Amino acid sequence: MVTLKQLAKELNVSISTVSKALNNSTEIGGETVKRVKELAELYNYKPNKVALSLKQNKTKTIGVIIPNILNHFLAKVLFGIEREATKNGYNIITCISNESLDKEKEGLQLLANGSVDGFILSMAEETQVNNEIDHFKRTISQGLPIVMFDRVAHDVLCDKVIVDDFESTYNATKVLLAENRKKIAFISNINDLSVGKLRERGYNKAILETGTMEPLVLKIKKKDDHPKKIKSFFKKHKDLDGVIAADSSSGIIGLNMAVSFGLKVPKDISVIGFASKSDSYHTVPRLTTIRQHAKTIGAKAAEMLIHRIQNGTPSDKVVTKIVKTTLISNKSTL
Amino acid sequence: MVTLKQLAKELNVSISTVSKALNNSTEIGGETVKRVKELAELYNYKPNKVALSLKQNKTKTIGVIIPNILNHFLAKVLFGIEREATKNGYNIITCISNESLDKEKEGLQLLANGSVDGFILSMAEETQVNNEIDHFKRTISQGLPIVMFDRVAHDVLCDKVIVDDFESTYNATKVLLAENRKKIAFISNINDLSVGKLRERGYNKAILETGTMEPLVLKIKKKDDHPKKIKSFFKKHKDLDGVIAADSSSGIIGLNMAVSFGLKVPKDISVIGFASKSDSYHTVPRLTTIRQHAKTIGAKAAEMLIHRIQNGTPSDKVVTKIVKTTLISNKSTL
DNA sequence: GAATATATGGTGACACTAAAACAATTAGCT
DNA sequence: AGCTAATTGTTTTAGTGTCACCATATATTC
Repeated sequence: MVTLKQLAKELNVSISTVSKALNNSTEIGGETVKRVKELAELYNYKPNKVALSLKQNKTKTIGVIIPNILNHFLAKVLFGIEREATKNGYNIITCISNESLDKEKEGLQLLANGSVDGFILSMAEETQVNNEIDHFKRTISQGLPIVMFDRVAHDVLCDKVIVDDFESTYNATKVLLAENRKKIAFISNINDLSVGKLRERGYNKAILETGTMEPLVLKIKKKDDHPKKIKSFFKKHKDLDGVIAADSSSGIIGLNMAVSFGLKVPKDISVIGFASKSDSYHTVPRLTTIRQHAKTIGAKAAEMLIHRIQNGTPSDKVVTKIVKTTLISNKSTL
Repeated sequence: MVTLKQLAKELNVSISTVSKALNNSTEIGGETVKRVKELAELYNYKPNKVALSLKQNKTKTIGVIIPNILNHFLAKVLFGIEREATKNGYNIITCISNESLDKEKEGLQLLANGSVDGFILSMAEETQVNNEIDHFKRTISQGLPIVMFDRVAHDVLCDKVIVDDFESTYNATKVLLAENRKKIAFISNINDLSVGKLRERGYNKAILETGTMEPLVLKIKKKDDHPKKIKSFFKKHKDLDGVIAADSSSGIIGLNMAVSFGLKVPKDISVIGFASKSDSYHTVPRLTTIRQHAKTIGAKAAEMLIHRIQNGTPSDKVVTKIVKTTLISNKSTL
């Protein structure tokens, strides 16, 4: 790692001459610029990022706090964030809260010391359950902007990117009703999350609007044996002819379980689930899915944060962007 | 963000007094220490990370370059890296190469300017296909250590963490042979990768050792319609009674496809695939899997890198750690 | 009164750049 | 020609936040 100082010494000029020459300042003579650039090239000089950050008081780095990177949706959002960030010359530092409030706080604390220019995050489950939001407010009041996505706290004044959770399940349920399905269940593995609750409500509304049907909901807890729960649910409700799944695993397992029970999909039963394209390949026939456009969400969040960082938008002027889901009809619905 | 200077001004003492007081130096009087600490607490003072990095010439940050974050295995390794890094007070900056050589180079370049103390990476597919390794060598010679995992370049002198790819498929194939399977296929979606080739060789060896059987390999390309390819493969080989899958998607799709063809698993056909626990839930019956212990791989890689950073191990003294796979027998084998 | 604690302050260095200062050359004008 | 004014090329200075190192000042002890 060569520094300006070393170059300057070797060239017998001052440090700032080297600096200016490399920054194409017109103040420096053509001959000198050439000499400097040649030597810099030779030594593969790169301005030290840390020194620049210190001087300019910005790091060109975004802190991302994600509850769980093994969740395909969240990973995809991260992908979107990374891409947009890179496009704008930003790096991302990732903390994984692992759904824990303490780890989330810790990550926030640890990076709010000059390491990053702002945060993009989705709340940990524990944070949502306890409805703890002080640490977010504190960070914002320290001057570090936050953009929340998907699992957001409405009481925190910051930019947000969310999904039309309520409408998406409402509409999906309507689709199954239009297929003349008579017993439609809602299966969820994410009922402690804000988004999970919204999705359930969308389903409920559509069901109750029929005036004749009753909601039928299976809530699966994290520690449950997922396939086992779904299996016994199917056994209990043999006349099930429709499933709305709030998460990709419930959708995939649900569909595969139906097939293994000898049901014909979509003749005997239709299944719709939140899932990505690659997830939809994991069932035969392919799962009809509600796509959340995770990459778009990530890109949008990054875009909003970077915009705020660079424009110094006042912290009380916040925006909430809704990225609409799309229903992709595959082979698990009529 | 309060600085030492601001605290010093408010307390009417010098900057170094504040610094020392906060660092519990014995040189400073008890009363002063108390006053300083109280004010620091009040303002939630945190030493500026950037300034510290500059001074100490180390960032306590690891650069991670990952080909694809949507790959469950790679995401899990990242999880392991993050956890181990955090445990040791390191942050991680993530770059996603998206299997592209150029992006990999770019990420390496972009962070090799003082942003990180070292790298953990898995090679992009394009990098492996073109066998380009100069950029790694250059980074190492710049004094930044690299630890490679999974997809490694044996010609680069650096620490490595790999899996016993060859043995794992060899052994898995042996398991199916022991079940007296007569027509065992190998399905792979990763044949351009070093690990994919090793896995195929392990299978080949076991098959050829029978003296009677011939290898039967289905190679799927990235752009192919994955389920379609597998479907026509099954149609062509109706007498298939065993499958070894080199990647999780091939395993899951393969098993589900067999079920949809009316085959009884594992009575008529056995399937073994590289997959994680959560992946194995995506089939009915549950997929017998080769587990790669991704988190362990990540943790080990981080541990090795941090050790090297902190101990300044000479760059020609490198270690390769093999994390052995485990065969988890579920319901898709006898 | 000298030696020794005890407490605090000042300086420099990390790598970098913006701004100001300073030479040295050139141009313009009487 | 001889002066100032402008231009050009370069260096100096300052400042980003932090801490190790060395210096200084005061109080205490014998």
